[in-house]
Amino acid sequence: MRGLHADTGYLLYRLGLRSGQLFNSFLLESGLRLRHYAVLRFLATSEGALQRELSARLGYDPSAIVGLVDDLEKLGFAERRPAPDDRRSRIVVLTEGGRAFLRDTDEAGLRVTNELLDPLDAAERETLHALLLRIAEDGLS
Amino acid sequence: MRGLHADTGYLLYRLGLRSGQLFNSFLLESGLRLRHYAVLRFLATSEGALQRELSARLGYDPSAIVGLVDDLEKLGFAERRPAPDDRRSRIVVLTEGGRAFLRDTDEAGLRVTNELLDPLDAAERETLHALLLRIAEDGLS
DNA sequence: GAGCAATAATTGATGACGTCAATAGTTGTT
DNA sequence: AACAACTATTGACGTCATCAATTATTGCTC
Repeated sequence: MRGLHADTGYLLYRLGLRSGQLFNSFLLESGLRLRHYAVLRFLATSEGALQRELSARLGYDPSAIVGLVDDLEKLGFAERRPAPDDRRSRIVVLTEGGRAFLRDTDEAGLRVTNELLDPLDAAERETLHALLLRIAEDGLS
Repeated sequence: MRGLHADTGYLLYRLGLRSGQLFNSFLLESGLRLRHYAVLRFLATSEGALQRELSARLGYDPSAIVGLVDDLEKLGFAERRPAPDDRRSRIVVLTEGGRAFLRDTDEAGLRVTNELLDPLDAAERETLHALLLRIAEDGLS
C-alpha cells in the first residue's frame, strides 16, 4: 500500500493547508485574512484591476470579491474608481495606505515562509520555488 | 514591489488549493471529500488508529473526525473497534471495502497528480517530491 | 483508596465561507 | 430598437471550522 505522502498532489494539498494556516495566523493581527492579502498582492503587481479580473486570476467567486474589496476600502487599503470606458466596471486600486501595509507586512510574510522552509537550504529553496512556479504558470497565473 | 508569486509560502498555498480542488472533483463521484480520503490513506498506512491520532496527524479537529469516521462507517470503508487497554478510546480500522476503494481510486489519484504536474518531466517531479517531503516531515508527518 | 485533574470521544452552537441563482445597470450587436 | 452578453451586487443555502460543554474513563496524588 502506498504511503500517506506517496502522492505529490496530495502532499501539495497538505503543505498548502499548512502554509495557509501560517499566513492566516500572522494576518490575524491586522484583522485581515488570506484572501484579502491575495487581493492586495495582486493589486500591487497590476496597478489597478477590474473586480472580474481579480475573480478570474485569484479564483474567487465574483460575489466574494465584493466583500473583500469592501473590507479593504473600510481599512483604507484600496479604493474603487469608475472605469473610464465602461460604466459597469469598477477599477480597484491600491491606496498609499495599502502600499504601506504591504511594506510593513512583507517581512512578516518572509518570516512565515522561512519557518515553513526551515529544513531546506538556500539552493534547495531556489529549486523548489522554480519548480512550483512552473506548475503555477500552467493554468493558474 | 515583489510579484504575486514571489513568495514560496504563498505559492505553496495557491498550488495546494488547486491540488485540493482537483482531488475533490475526482472524489465527488464516490460521495466522499478530501478529508475522508485523507483519513482512508492514513488508515492504510497505520493499520488502525485512535481518533485522537487521526486528529493530531491530519490536523483536523477531534469533532470533525467523528463525522468523517461516521461517514466512512456508513459506506463500509472503516469501522470502530474498542481499544483493549483503554475503554475511552476507539480504534478505527480500514475494512476490506475501504481497502478495495483505495485500490480502485489509486489510479484516478495518480491521474490528478499527473495533470497537475504536467509541466514537469520525470526527474523534476522526483526532485519536487523529495523537497516537499522534507518540508512535510518537519512538523507535519 | 478517595478525590481530582487529565484525556477520548461526542454533541451542539456559532460564525465564516463557497456556491449558486437572481437582479440592476450597462454595453454591444444585429 | 430589441435583445443577448456582461459587471457588480445581493441574498439564500449548505458546508465546514472552531469552540465550549458533556460523558465516560483513566491516572495522579495525598
